[in-house]
Amino acid sequence: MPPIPRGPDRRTEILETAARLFAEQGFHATSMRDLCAALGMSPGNLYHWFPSKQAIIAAFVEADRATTAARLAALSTAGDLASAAVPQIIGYVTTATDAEIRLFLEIYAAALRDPELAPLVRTADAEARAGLAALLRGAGIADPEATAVVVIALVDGLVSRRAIEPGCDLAALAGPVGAALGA
Amino acid sequence: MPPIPRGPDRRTEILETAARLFAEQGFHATSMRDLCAALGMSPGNLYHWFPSKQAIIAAFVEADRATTAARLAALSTAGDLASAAVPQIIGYVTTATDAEIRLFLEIYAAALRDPELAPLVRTADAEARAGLAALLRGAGIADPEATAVVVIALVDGLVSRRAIEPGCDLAALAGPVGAALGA
DNA sequence: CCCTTGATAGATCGAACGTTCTATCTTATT
DNA sequence: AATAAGATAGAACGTTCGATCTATCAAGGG
Repeated sequence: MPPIPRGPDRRTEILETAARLFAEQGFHATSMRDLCAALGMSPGNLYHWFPSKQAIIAAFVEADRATTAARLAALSTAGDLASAAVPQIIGYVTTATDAEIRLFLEIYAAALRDPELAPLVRTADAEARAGLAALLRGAGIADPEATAVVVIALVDGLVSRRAIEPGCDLAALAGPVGAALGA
Repeated sequence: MPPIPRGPDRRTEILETAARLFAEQGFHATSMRDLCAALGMSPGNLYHWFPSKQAIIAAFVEADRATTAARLAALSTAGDLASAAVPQIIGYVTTATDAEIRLFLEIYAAALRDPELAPLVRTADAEARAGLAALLRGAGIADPEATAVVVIALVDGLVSRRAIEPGCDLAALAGPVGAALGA
């Protein structure tokens, strides 16, 4: 019988190191050799755990999908949606590290170009949009689908803002963001 | 004496072809050889006109800066800012072709990674933000700087939306976008 | 005590990359 | 016609990439 897989899964370890390197240097600028070096691992071994570089990104997209679903779930248990949403949004775009922000952009730029990855991203996005729209409909907001798109656009735009201007103070935006969300 | 440069500048021709290829296939996926082939030009000649691939992107960033400045100028001559801004924004993100949208994202993702290009992008962004904030202040809007950031974030987010969901109908968002902008 | 099987190593592959080099061609001026 | 200089060509360079291949190592089960 095969040996029981050890504690901290090797795949998880690879994913975490890859996330760090991709965020620091960018996806294209990080070679599989760089990743091997950072892991103290041979290329043969790395390819034993992930069949391709693409597969590593796919794992990230899936992880992000799960995170977004959790965030929406947290929002759905909140009492007043509009007042809960603004801190949630600001909190999200503020708490994430610069490296995470860059990783997010890197991944989506790379994934949208890739014919195999793009469907994953689009599915995750459609899921998030539908989830948010359901929430908005429950809160009695008119045209929940369109509003969901605008809210998501605003969040994506704020993430881009962090990328363009890493030091910016997004907490100061709570006022206008709240106004934009009709809170 | 050097020969007079011919009609449609060779640099412009290169830039236009590069824009098309970068938008279609992505910046990283478009090699200088691809660009040469599309232009019917040798590598030696291409490098005669642009010293590097990076220099081609720099030219795009500069062009985008000029376009944004023109857009802001158009907005400043409009009567009521809030009512003029929504069609302008929707018009922008709707009129641009999918290829242009992708090119926009490609360029900024690539430029923000590049230590020589990033300052160009940040300067262009700061200029746009300042210009918009001045407009908003003139319109008597409270906290014009923060509002400018939110508006720009919304525009960037809508552009991202087009990239994620190419067929989406952004015109249908005029309502929520107007609401977000307090119009 | 082999024997199977997963984990690991490291050399290596072929392709593609951005760029450079040298040579030739074209054209305007003299 | 001679010249000078920009425009163009095309081969070649050195590097790096993602991926593969073969071989060895470690550990349980029989």
